[in-house]
Amino acid sequence: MTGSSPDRAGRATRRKRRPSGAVTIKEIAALSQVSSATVTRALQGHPRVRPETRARVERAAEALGYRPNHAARTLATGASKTIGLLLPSTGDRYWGEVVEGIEDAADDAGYSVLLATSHGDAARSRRMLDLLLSKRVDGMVIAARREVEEALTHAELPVALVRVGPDAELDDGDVEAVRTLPDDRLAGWLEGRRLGDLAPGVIGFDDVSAATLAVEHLVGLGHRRLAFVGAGNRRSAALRVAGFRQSTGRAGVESAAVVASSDRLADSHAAALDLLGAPERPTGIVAYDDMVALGAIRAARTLGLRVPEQVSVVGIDDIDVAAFLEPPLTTVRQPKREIGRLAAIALFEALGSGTPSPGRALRGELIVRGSTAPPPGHDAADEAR
Amino acid sequence: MTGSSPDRAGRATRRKRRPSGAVTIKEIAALSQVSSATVTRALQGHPRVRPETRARVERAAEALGYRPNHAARTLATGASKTIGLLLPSTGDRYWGEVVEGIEDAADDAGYSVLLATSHGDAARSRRMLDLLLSKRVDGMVIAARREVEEALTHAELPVALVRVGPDAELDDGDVEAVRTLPDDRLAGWLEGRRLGDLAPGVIGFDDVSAATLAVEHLVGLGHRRLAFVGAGNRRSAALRVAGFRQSTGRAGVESAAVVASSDRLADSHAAALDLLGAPERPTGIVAYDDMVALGAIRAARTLGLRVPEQVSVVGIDDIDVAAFLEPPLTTVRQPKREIGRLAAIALFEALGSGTPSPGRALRGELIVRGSTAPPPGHDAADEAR
DNA sequence: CACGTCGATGTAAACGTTTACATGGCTTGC
DNA sequence: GCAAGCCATGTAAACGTTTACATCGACGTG
Repeated sequence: MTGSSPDRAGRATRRKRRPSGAVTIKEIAALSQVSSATVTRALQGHPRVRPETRARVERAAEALGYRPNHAARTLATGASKTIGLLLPSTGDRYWGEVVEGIEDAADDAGYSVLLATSHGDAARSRRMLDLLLSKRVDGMVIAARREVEEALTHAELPVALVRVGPDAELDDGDVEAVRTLPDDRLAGWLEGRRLGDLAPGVIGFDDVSAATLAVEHLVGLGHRRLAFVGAGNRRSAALRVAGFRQSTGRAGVESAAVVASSDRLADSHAAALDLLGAPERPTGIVAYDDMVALGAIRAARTLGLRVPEQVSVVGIDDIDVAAFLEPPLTTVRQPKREIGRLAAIALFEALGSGTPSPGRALRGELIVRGSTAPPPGHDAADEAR
Repeated sequence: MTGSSPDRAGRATRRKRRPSGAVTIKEIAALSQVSSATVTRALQGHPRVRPETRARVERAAEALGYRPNHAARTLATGASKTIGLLLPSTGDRYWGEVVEGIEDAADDAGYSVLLATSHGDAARSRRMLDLLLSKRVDGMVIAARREVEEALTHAELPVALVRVGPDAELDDGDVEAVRTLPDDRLAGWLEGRRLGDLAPGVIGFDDVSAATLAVEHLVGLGHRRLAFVGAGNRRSAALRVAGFRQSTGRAGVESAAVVASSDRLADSHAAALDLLGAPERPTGIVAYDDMVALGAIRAARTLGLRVPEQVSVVGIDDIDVAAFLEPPLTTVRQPKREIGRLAAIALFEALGSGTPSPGRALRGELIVRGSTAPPPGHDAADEAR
């Protein structure tokens, strides 16, 4: 205040632009007596910078508390180091873990994750896609065929497709067709499906082998009459039914009923009631997933049948409480976190090389707990031969 | 090729910069015969643009498939329209739903969500914080005291703090202290804690009233001997214990045992075994959360006690399978999605007004299912008086 | 010793927006 | 009929980086 002329003061307030307040490379440049270009080079680890200069710049950056402005960098380089995630939801037990896997892999690769959920709504899904593209994500991991195709055609953006659990696809399943397909055409149908699942950039769960694992476990215990209780008309359901039919056929199991139901517990409960109330009831049930398995167990109880002594039940998924249920649930674990990781890794490979990496269907792992046992009247010695 | 001179060809290839390939406002400007400034104004809905001009611009933008470059906008305006989310994890059943609530609210407000998980690791947490700041998020929703304080002191950034379930705070609980606190000092302790929970920008679950709801439900059914089975030395556990003690005291319930345990199922199972094996066993148990409740139910079964006929159990949380357990679990629901929504809304209010909005502790909702009933030998008529 | 080379650094343009200020043309009030 | 003012639009700077190209000195070679 003391000696400043009115003119000076007037000019000083005539700031052109709102200042962001953050430290920029110019300030580092000034403090360390180099140009801003050298600051960039020093901080980026460019080889042709004198070690002594680099040290000086780094010290200045540290002292000023410099934090690079990522928006500016994105603008200059064209790469945002951010990937988009477009999923039906993030809150349920399926996607949450997948998200974690993706986020982990992204972090390892130096990328951030921008989140968007579609809630299964096509319009919202398109809006979110636009938003992510607008934010200039370098690539995307998404989870629904429609959206993929749009992303791939409208934008030239690397994409990985992740396919897990019941939400993966809402309506392109074909459960009824698979249920009634003649045995001799089953293998062909499966072959065609598998190829689709292994398209480049598609990482998913191997639904077919999951059902197979469940069947083989029950057959190994001595069961000879099995049934599958399904849920919804989803692609994953169709594949599990196909796996069930194929493996029961291979094992020569007497009769293999397949009961479709919606994914509501009440519905699967009712379906299982029908199934278990029949005179020639199955001794083993493969459920579409753990929730359906819960419905089946409850149905058995309703009918006064004990699990696993009279009826064995295998789920698919391994939800977090599976081990704590009564009885603890035997199930085929979906490696959700791993699927997320691999999807992200596939994306980063595509980002690096420009060509999408091959798809993979990850096999589940059978986890034997307390809901399965040899069928009633089965002598363990029979099994040994 | 036909008529171009070598010079021309040479010059043509001398592109200065990698082209991003995307449509920019300049191209729209050219097509619609206006300047780029007018394009911006037209697209932003600026009032002083002739409707006819606006229409022309919009048509051009549409025709070219324009998608604004968000990085450039962020650089120019200083606002990224993105918020950061820093949570311990996103995959478990607690945080997943909270994330959904946050994402919903963010979408409504026109913001995107950048995801980061700390896995409870302080170093990673700091790194993620730096990353989010570097990406110039406009604000953050975070979930752990340490990180908040850092964010608030180092950066001048609006922050909302969300506090839910067991992961909210790892180690600043004080269960043992609350367990042994003299009755007359309980109210004072609670008062102090509550104030902290209601600090500006803090949205959380009302642990105290959740325990109270559970106790009142059991007392209402006629129970006179209650116990609390806790898990871990967490802040939330301490608060629930305090709520339990306060409400049992108020109801004049005979003896109110409090058993602490870790959060592992085996541990809570063991603790409940001790409790229920004693001669003067409680007839009603309030569990720290639904998983602990599961452990308690299993313990009762182990001892040959039937739930709810001989022992009632109330959980807290309402996990997704709670309704499908055997018996269906009576519990106090945590409004996780709502907590997420409100946290995000609090953040946006702070972003708008500059002052953080007041904190809130959301009350849970008692959901009565099958794991609670009047105590053995209790006549329903007794209750009526 | 002159010349080409290479290594370290500086200069300035470019990325795609937004926005303060400038500039005309048209209305309006006298 | 003319000045004042407003309205629609244009001009150009600014946001904070990166990077192609220029520069400048030191060094080795013939």
